[in-house]
Amino acid sequence: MQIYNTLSKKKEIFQPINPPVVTMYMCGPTVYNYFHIGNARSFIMADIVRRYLEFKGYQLKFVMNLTDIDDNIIKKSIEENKSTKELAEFYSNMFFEDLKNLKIKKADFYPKATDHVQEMIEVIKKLEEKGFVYVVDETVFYKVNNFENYGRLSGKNLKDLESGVRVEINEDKTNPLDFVLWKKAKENEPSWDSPWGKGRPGWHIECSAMSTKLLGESIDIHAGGIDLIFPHHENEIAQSEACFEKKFVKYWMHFGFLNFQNEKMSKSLGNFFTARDVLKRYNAEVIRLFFSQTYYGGPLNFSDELLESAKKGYEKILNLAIKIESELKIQNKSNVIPDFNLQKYYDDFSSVMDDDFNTPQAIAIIFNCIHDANKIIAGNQNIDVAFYVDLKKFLQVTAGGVLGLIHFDELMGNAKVSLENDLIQLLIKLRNSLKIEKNFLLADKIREDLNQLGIKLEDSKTGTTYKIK
RNA sequence: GGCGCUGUACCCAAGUGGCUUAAGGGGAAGGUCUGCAAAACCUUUAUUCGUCGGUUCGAAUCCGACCGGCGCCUCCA
Repeated sequence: MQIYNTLSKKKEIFQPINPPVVTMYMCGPTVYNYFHIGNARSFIMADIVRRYLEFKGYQLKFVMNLTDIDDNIIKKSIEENKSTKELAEFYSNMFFEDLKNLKIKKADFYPKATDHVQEMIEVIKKLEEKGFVYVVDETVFYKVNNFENYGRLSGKNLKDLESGVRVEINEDKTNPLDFVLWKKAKENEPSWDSPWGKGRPGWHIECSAMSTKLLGESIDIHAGGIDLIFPHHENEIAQSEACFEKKFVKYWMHFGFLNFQNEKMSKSLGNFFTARDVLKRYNAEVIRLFFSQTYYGGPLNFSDELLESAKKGYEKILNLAIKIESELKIQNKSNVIPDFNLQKYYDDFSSVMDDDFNTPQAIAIIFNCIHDANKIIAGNQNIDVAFYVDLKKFLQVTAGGVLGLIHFDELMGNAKVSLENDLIQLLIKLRNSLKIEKNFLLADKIREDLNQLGIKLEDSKTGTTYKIK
């Protein structure tokens, strides 16, 4: 399989360092806020990458960090009159809740920056020994000029960068591009002891320290949003490779922005919707389908119209899934076993996903399969249950397991023992008697009233099914 | 100023030299089925890929110019 590598700006054959193990690190959130739907795009696409690699048989070691100390957290903790720890814990919990609701699989580790300060200090000490740092008033800076590959990831060279006017002027820096490894504590700020005095780590150092600790000095995949390429990931490379003298990351993956009205959705612009708000209106599967219909690396616009269209697409998958479940309940045995070669869809799915996770094509293949299956269902009566068993398996593995677009175990009416289900079944029976009596007026009223409650009845030759909107 | 991305039907979007006179989803129009709906099925909806040139036997795909849109260079997924 191939992965587009930001470092080479090319698709490269994927060869993990120690197969079948694959080490993957994803830059997680700074926990001072609910994350927005644009952040969710990165988390979901990384989740799909991870799931697909597992589908391919790799043993993933997947780490996502939590930045629980930084300027934003300190600022907000003062505003809200809480400790930084309290604040970070609250938003960490919210983060996990949102991930769960987006049906994102758990990482193997979620290291927190504040639990790894000692590891970070060790890295900085090594950098100091190797002559990559200078200290000004208890603040430690990384000397960018001493790292020869600086700028390679972002395709910049030091000269171009220096001519950039927007770099913050800091009199303590010898070069404006030098960045902070260790920051001297101000009054009343949370701080840790270090060889340079009381302070706290700079932003970039945590990823270098924690990824090394949990995954080793060289890892296979490092992922994050496209805006992290510079300076964050550039600086991570500078730190790690100067410190350990090994290639830090083999494949760099970056996720494109989610735009709103053609503009990057971002916290600073304020043009964002939190993932949890969007989840109130659209379920995880719809959101995941929406994201998967576009290549992960490019931009994507966010709007209700587009989500509505994804929702319709999701319902197409859902309708077939419901049909499958109802057939599996009936367990029809017959000699009508259609000639339906699912292997072709499996092969196509793998081959497009192998090509740098081409989820839009993968989805096209799933929809082709759904269409072909529906065609067979429409054209044959009395199909043997074996057909549905195989079809379910295909959808479960591809649309479900890899893309997270359908969850059979959560389908409504799936023999769930609940009062709600029993009541709906009762109304369906009642309505069917009315239909036999040709009392369509009342039958339609039941259907319409249930529809008002968000319960949609659908009649078919094999009976009446319902789904909840 | 530097670096980079992008422009495909009514909307979203894949395809990046011949398999494509261009996937898939949504929308729209007509039809089948149905008591009626819904779902599903069938048919139709880009000889064309921002514009203009060039390379090639052959281009949406390569090259050049031009015109739009966006991003990074500052915290951000």
